[in-house]
Amino acid sequence: MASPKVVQRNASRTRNRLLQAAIRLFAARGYHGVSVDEVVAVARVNKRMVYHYFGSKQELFRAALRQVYGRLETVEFHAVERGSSPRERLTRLLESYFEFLDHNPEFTRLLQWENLEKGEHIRKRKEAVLTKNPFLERFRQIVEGGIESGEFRPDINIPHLLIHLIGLCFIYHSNRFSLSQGLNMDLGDPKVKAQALAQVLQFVFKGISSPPPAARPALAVGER
Amino acid sequence: MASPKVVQRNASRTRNRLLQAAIRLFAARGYHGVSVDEVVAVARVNKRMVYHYFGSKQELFRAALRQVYGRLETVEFHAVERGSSPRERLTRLLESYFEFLDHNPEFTRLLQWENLEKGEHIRKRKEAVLTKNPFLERFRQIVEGGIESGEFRPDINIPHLLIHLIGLCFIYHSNRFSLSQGLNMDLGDPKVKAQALAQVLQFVFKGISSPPPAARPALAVGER
Amino acid sequence: MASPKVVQRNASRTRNRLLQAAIRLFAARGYHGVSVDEVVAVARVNKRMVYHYFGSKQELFRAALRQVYGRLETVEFHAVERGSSPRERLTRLLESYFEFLDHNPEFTRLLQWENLEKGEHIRKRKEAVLTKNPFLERFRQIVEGGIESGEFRPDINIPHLLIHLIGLCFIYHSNRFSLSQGLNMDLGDPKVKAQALAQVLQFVFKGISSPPPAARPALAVGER
Amino acid sequence: MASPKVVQRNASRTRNRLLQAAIRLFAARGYHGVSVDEVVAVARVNKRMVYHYFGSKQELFRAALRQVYGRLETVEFHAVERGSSPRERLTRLLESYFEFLDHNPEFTRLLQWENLEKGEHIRKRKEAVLTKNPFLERFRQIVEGGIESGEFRPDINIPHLLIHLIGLCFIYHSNRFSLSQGLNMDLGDPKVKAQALAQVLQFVFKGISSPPPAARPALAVGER
DNA sequence: AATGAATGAGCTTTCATTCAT
DNA sequence: CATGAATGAAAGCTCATTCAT
Repeated sequence: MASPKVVQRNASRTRNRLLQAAIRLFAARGYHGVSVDEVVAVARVNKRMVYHYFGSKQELFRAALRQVYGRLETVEFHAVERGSSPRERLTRLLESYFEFLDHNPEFTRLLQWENLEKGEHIRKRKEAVLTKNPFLERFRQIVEGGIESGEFRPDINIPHLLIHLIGLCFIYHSNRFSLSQGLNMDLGDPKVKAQALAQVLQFVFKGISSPPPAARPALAVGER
Repeated sequence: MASPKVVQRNASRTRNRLLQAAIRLFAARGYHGVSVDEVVAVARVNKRMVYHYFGSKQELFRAALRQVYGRLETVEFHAVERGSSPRERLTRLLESYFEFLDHNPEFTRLLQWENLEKGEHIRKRKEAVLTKNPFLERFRQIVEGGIESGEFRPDINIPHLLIHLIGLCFIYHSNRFSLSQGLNMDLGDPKVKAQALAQVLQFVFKGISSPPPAARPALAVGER
Repeated sequence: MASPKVVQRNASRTRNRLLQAAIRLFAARGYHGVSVDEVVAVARVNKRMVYHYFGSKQELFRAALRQVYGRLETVEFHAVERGSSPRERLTRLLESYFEFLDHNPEFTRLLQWENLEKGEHIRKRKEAVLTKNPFLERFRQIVEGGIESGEFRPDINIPHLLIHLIGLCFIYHSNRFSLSQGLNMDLGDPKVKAQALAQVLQFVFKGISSPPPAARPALAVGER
Repeated sequence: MASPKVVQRNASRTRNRLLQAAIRLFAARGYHGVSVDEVVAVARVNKRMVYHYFGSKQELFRAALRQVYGRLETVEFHAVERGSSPRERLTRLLESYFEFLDHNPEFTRLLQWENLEKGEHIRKRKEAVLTKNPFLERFRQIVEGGIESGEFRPDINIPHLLIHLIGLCFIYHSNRFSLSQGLNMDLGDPKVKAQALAQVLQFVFKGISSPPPAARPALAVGER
């Protein structure tokens, strides 16, 4: 017996198939590298449906972007909050982010396409994707907590630190191809990945931890 | 009667106009975002010339890539070599790299397009762009020198460190748009740029400098 | 439970909305210039309803044509019949026609689209729109009456005269755009319209009135 | 041996084939009734050439319009000028116009399509087609000459008279279909055409001739 | 009676490339 | 060396119509 749900399910299934195909293809080859015909071929849906549900190729792209960006918000932060110290919490936050990037290559790639096209697809709708970034707030809280507790250096420039962290995590995923080739390493290898994360964490905490009280003078910051 | 020189000059001028137009456009919009018609319109050259000089759109793209990548090799490293200590030399190397990225957005962008397209355009010709990267060798020498002299920590993983440095510098230029928007900062502002570089340097040297002798025992050296 | 009346009323309201939208749009842009989507958008009705009520776009067009052509029959001719002389009656008939064209641009336009498309939409159904033209019969009667009474010239070729009259009235409305532009006059201006009608009447009666028997300077122009 | 003309000839032949096909088809079915595919099929030319030579379908339409409108200017007026009296000259002018319309149905039809589409295609380029109308000036001269010589009534409103004449001639050609059907006449028959022209002339001169001074019954119409 | 989903053919236009000179 | 004409394939999108409910 056909419940009204069936209708809706069919409708949204078509829409969903299109969206998933779009995410896959746009992430792989960018906006200009994908044709609507390819999207509907992958989605196995009539071409007309793109215009029925999304209005245009551009809007389909934006919908794909939104969907993927939205995934950031679904990340579980319980582990982060359960950390017993700022250092531990920051470690878990970075682990979460690194892992998120690793498990969501579509996010990384779409974000890059979007950056290269200077936000052409997003800007129009003023959808501040990153301002809603849940990492941002948590990050700020953790770092400020660490500074208050004396665990982190008090002269940390928080926005720049955030950029550093993003850069340290992002570069592994965004430039994987040229780095692997240029350095003769396989950045896709899980062992290398684990090592990379460990290196990042070590590097970061050396950079932000307060110096040991006793021997501080040698560390003298700010010279030249 | 035109001397052969003139002809040659005209010929290479046509070729050059095409190349410059290609660099500009491909950097701005990527391979698929640019049509041959646009290139010849900007170069104000007959379309046939693309095929005469380069054979195909792909080859034109590769030529653009090569030309821009080659710019890395033209960077002057005298300043780097004249540094009186590993730390100073590394500082100057990073400054050079950061400045290079800043002055050559076309390099940054083409490298990203290339990464996103997974080296499709480069791979075929096995042109290992980054292996020729002059930074790489110099970097290794400097860091190894610093370790030997005891200035840098001996447990540094050199390839990962290099990735960190690249990430720290690259992220400012590659994700300028989304970071500016997400953090409400203007990363294009020269002051912010200078601050960014200073932060990166400070951050790096905290991460790689040897700990002060007093508190050293805990860190047990000796590997490598 | 809705009473049948309500249903019917809603039903015919939907049909009517479609018809009005179709008249408006087809008159404005012709059969090929209008899409079914546009019609249903203007009518704010589900697209399926076009096929429910009319069967096809063609039939919708024909229905629009019929509805608008039918307006000719609703014109009031009392004034015409009460005219006390053939000349007066013909004057009133032309006034009615001129005014009808002026108040029913959709009629004028649809008739023209139809003529240009060579009756493609009408021919199939052998709907002789103009043979039912109520003007035609009345016109014939009036002119024949005038000839019998000696008021009008006996050598009038009635069909050609009718064509003349139609041409004189029609051209103002059908070629308003190009005439206005070419003659630098605004044929939409009410004053110009009134003048036009007066000129037409004057012109017509000079053409069809019987010549003065010997010296009938009384032919005096301009009497009402 | 290949003269440079050959190249040009081939080029302009393609362009010309497109233009002729466009005139034929657009005149027959209007802008929206014709597809680019049809035009190139008739012209037996590659579709791309439309965009090479004209840029768009709209521009092709405009080019067709211009070409056909331009034909008015090629009409020979020697006969008109050789007329020995205003009446004779006006007769010949009307004959020329009537014949022109008859021999250039494409002109008549394109003018109508253009009027129906409210000059959408022409307005943008401010091409005052009708202001260059060579009939307009000649007409004015002839009528003014006739008024001066006392042959024509002095109270003639020249622009309105021109509209009348255009209407009288135009209606035969523009509404041929609906008139033929409504009046049960074949307006395409050469005999009917000749009769129509004669009727128009007779009608016009009755309308504009000066009345007999006192007793000029001779002017009397009597023909028949 | 009314709806929104779905369709395949066709629309105007652009693509990278080659031909003829 | 350089040009403009020419091409077939494919691009993004719209068409009138039908299906399933």
